Amino acid sequence: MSESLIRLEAAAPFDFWSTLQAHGWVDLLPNEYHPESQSFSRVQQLASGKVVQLNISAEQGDGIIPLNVLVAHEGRLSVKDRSEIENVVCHMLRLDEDFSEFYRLCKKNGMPWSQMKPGNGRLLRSPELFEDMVKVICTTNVQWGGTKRMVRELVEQFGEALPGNPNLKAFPLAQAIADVSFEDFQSRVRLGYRTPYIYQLARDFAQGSNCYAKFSDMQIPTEEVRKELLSVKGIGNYAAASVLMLLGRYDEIPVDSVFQQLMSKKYFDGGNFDLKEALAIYQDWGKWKYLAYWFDLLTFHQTAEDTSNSD
DNA sequence: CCCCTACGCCCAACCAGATT
DNA sequence: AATCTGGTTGGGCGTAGGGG
Repeated sequence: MSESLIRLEAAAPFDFWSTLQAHGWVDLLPNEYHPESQSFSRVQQLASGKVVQLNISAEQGDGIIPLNVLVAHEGRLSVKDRSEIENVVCHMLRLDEDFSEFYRLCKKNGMPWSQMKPGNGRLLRSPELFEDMVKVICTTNVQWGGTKRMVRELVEQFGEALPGNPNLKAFPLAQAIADVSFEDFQSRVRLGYRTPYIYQLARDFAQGSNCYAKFSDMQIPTEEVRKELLSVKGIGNYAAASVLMLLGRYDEIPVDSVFQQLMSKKYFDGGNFDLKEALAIYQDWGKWKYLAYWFDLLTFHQTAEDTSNSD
């Protein structure tokens, strides 16, 4: 194994650490979270088939924030490999996304959003839509521990291993799942009722029918993408909103148990509430509803922690 | 179109009985 | 009495699909 360093730059405002911590994705394999070194790593299978390990960290900076991507690999990295890795990191960390309009709204809307640090707002995502869709389906009808287990089993069973380290694997290619029979897939990964959904999704992606490729085209209206997502078995309102967020479309709020709890505790005095009333709270945020809700949630938990610590 | 309910799955908690 | 094993129950969770 040899190591290569790839340097990238993130334009301010950018906050590496908050991008990783803002939601649970960093805890799902093949992502690995290293709080002690303020970095995260990930085994990644490149288009060439080569499996590498990326170790990503950020330096301090006022304007441009330098990012270091330490790549562990076999043989040599081609120019193509290097540029693919740059794209992967750029996509995961959303380096190309522009949040300035969201920041302006935050300043205007008072607490708690006005206290948001510059660079907040990015939520880690996967290099490929397939991985994000599978992971979102694995968050439905289950608690977080179950999600982690299902993703771990998928990676262990169908991911390509890093050369010389059979324990470190990449996220499965859709093709790797589509290559086995349904019965085989079902027996190797315990996904419950999700088994046929994820199997079908893998086959669709493997076929490259490209009905999903257009989702990243921001010219296409979000509502259209949403309808397409809802037609996928296993994806309902909550999952569609989550996938849309991962696609960089923040129009929809994922109504799940986390949302219900926040609404009840923060806005409805701990009691029951009407869903429409709750959603109306974020109505003014337009295409930034998801982020407005999400940072409402994060700051609510933070202040709850602070008050319990000071007791 | 929206609302409602049943569903399917896993896991934690609980319990009974058996074994040290 | 303490620990282990196997079995059962209840809670948690969005989705699918049917009905209004």
